[in-house]
Amino acid sequence: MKLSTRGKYGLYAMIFLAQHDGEGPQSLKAIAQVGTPESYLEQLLGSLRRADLVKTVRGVQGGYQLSRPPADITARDILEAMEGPFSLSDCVGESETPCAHKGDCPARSVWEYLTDKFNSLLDSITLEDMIRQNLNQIT
Amino acid sequence: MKLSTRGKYGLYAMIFLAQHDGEGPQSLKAIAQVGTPESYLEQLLGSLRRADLVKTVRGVQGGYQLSRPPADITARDILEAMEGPFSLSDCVGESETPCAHKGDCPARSVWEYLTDKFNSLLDSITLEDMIRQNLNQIT
DNA sequence: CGGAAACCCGACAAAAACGGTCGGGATTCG
DNA sequence: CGAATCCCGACCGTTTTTGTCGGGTTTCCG
Repeated sequence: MKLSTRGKYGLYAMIFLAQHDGEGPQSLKAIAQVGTPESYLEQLLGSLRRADLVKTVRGVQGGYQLSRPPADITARDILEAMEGPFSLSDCVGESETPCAHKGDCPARSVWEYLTDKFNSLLDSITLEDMIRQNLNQIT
Repeated sequence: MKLSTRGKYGLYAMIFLAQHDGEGPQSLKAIAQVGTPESYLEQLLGSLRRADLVKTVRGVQGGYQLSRPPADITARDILEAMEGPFSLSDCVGESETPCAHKGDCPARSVWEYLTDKFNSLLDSITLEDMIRQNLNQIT
């Protein structure tokens, strides 16, 4: 029960961009220094762009940069962009395909409860928190 | 970002067993009524048994039952038994295979923080809570 | 203008994980 | 003994993951 490398690499990339926020566009090559296959990373940055988390400058001296301040980007923004919406069971959330048991499904409320709590948790962490390393201060 | 059917089916099965706790062993066939392929469920119950969450009685009239009271079994017990330990990145937890960046990895503390919080969340829900449907009361 | 530095995009592919099925074995009860 | 039941490992098709690759587009700069 873990997330895929997409989430991991995506977060690395975003942290890198946050650390270099305001320094102009960062090239794919530069971002890949944090240890991601370059041609794979390119795809992932595409997802981040489509999720409107980064914007790009094409051409020479081009690259990627955050589309908003780090304080306005949450862990959930990033992870959902990379891995799709977080929901524990297909019984619940987006494309809700309910199970055999109808209303009387005790598991359902468990999924709802957990999904909800976990999303709040992810919402409560911003990119700025991450680069400031002050996660402990969050309650 | 969701868990697999193992987690889902496993939870169904455990809830079923909790609902019939004290009524003697429940056969595979009975448990499968909640909508799980029987031969698949058999495997899953094997995992639950090895995690010491259920015990079995073999032979005629045999079946599965909880090995402890529902109040002593948490969502984490069940989900970890079914899906392995929850950890967001392989940088962190059990078989820690650290990434390229050494100590200076800002992502690392994010994984640690999230993993920790989520585990606590899972720990806070017991099987008894689930069948009593009183998740809302948990704070 | 021409070329180099970049991003963009879709096709492809190997490998792993998922979701099951199956067959045969072991146990226990009556 | 034989039927009900759990136990276990092998197998297998599909989907997802994790990339790679080739070619296209945009932009800067001399």
